Amino acid sequence: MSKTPNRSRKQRAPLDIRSVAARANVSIATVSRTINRVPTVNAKLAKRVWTAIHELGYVPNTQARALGSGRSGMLGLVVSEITNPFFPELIQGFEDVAIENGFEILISSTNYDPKRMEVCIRRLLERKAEGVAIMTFGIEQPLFEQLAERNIPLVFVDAGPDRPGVSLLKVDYGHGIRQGVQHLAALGHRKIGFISGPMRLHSARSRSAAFLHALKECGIAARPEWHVEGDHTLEGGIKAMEKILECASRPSAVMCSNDMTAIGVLHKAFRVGLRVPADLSVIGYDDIQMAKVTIPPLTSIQMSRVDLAKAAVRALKEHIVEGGNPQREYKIDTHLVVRESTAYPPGAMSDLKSS
Amino acid sequence: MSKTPNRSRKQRAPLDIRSVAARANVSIATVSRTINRVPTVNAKLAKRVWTAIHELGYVPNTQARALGSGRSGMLGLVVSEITNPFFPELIQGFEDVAIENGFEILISSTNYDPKRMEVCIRRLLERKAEGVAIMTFGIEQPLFEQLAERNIPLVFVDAGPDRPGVSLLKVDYGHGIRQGVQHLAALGHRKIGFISGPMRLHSARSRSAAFLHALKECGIAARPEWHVEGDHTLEGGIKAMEKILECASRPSAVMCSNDMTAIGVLHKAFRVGLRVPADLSVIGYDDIQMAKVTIPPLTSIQMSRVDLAKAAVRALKEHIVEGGNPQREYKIDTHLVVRESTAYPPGAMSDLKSS
DNA sequence: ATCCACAAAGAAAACGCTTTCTCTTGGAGC
DNA sequence: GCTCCAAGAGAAAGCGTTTTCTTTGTGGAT
Repeated sequence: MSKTPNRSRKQRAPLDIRSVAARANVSIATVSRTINRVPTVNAKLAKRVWTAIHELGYVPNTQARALGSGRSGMLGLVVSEITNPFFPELIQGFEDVAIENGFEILISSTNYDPKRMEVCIRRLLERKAEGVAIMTFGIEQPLFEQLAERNIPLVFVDAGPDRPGVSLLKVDYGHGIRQGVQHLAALGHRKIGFISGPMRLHSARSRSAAFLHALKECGIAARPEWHVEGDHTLEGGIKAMEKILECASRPSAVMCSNDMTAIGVLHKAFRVGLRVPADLSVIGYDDIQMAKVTIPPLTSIQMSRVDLAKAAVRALKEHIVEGGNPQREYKIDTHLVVRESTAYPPGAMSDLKSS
Repeated sequence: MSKTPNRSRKQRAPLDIRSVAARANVSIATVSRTINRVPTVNAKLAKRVWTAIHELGYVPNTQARALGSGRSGMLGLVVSEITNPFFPELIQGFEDVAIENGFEILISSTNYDPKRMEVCIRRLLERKAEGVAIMTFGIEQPLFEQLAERNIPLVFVDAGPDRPGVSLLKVDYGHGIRQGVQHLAALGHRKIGFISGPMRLHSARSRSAAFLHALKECGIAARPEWHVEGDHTLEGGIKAMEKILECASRPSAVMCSNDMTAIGVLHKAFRVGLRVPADLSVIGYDDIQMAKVTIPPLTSIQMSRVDLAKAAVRALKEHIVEGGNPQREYKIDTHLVVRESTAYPPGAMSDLKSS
């Protein structure tokens, strides 16, 4: 090992704002103002600056910009699991909306792992995110106290710490789920199972509760052995379905807390030779893209990723630019999308089935 | 609108390295050295510094760090489409490996859109990414010249500009695809269709060529009308399958350039009442998680996301830390994973089918 | 005991911008 | 023709680090 420092400053021409200034024969202040479209710069000078910028191929340094201005221009987005298709769809929407509003995004996937989550939060802090959307659907909020304490605008889904500057995206699980249960009830189902998400997730508890509530509304008795906990993954769906199949008396329909679970259920049903929807009706939740092409196409409850993304960015932006700590709530609604994984229960008037 | 500037510096205590220094009664240089684990700091002082850091809840500012050190510590990852499950899986792997190696990642999804791609590149430039992995599988390379010109270490899949500092991940499409074709041939298929990806993608062309080559090796004639171009999406798979179904004579097996396409094919087959694998065998490519649970589970050619991610980060890191411009190549291999979407062609010895 | 080399800590100079402050101009008003 | 003011451009002071350069102190060799 030589003593040479392994870092070589100025490996090439500096290509900074100074070189642009020199070439355009103006001060660096003018270059900065031009780039930031400050209206007071003379049009002629501005043109000269832009020319210089293009000729030199100059690109401003974001880090320096952030440092100088005190604004990072970044919004954090924390999701639970990037490999669950729901989230990439959400990320895409969030990114689009964020960019429209002049922000860039910083994605963090927690994988339901508290350790990873800590790393994520640290990263958001270190990078000075101006606002953070926590779309993990209810994972341990206390971890996010650090962000709240530092007065970073936050948006949670469903529930979050009750603090100024923390807004909420209230998802109306009730509506979609009621529609789902009513749909099943209308078809004649009285034996309806439910596979929840991990019960430590707020959203999973909400969905579960909404299901029970809807069941009662329809005058259908809940059967605890048909109400099993999943984990929002394919494998979780399969395992949960196995549990349900072990019951002496089986439900004629199963509602799932998300589509991945439902796809697992579809798979397990296929494995044991149960035909969907003839022998078993299945309803998913989220309405991911894949739901359109499962076999059979999945009846699912849609929660719009775009709405979620729009509301989140909007909430954050309001906090950031308007200042103040609104602590608002935004409603996100959900509704049933009927496809082909639901039908009359076995035996009941199956000959009436049309189309 | 008041004349008050909408930016308020120092809204709280500064909580910078200076306050830590003051509290620990050392200079800021010592704090910096402590944080960066420079071995020359006295253990006693270091402890004092750490205490101060924790008591204050100090978090260093990444932007300032990057500016001061000239190292951003960020690796760019450009993917084509975040909503295609292959990519989130890849991202996850890449992130894990990158973090292990002390880097953070900056994700950009291009959506096959040149305009977006330009934005992505600009962002990477502005944020001073120290290296970029371009995992778009062959989209227009010229766009990345900007990065290459600035001497940023680059990794491409399959093919990239022939320049110092640009490494390649050579995927051995041939092997997996040959296995796939041989598998079909062994089952007795002689009529094999192929749905490619968008032909402007290098990887799509390679897979297509590899398929044709393997066909020839097996002494099977290629039928142009069974060789149709898809776009690596679900809908693309459905449409491509429709085209194939229009053919007067239909293939008994279809190989797809990726799993999403294959899932589309499965769906279309279901729609028209073709049973897979009894009436039609289907092979996918990528072996995404979902392949395990399609109905039937999809025989697919696996290309390891983890291998890809590891090789990419390794290549980048070698460029960055070792300096020099290696221009290396890394082999990524692929192999067939047999599941249940492939079987004897219809009519041929179907009674021999075991298990 | 004196000097020197060396280790460890502090002072200060970057890093590449933004933004405040200051200065120069040119024109309106008298 | 002179003053005053506003507009536009430049100078310079940060922003929060890292890293070089200095300084200070310590132990060993002479």
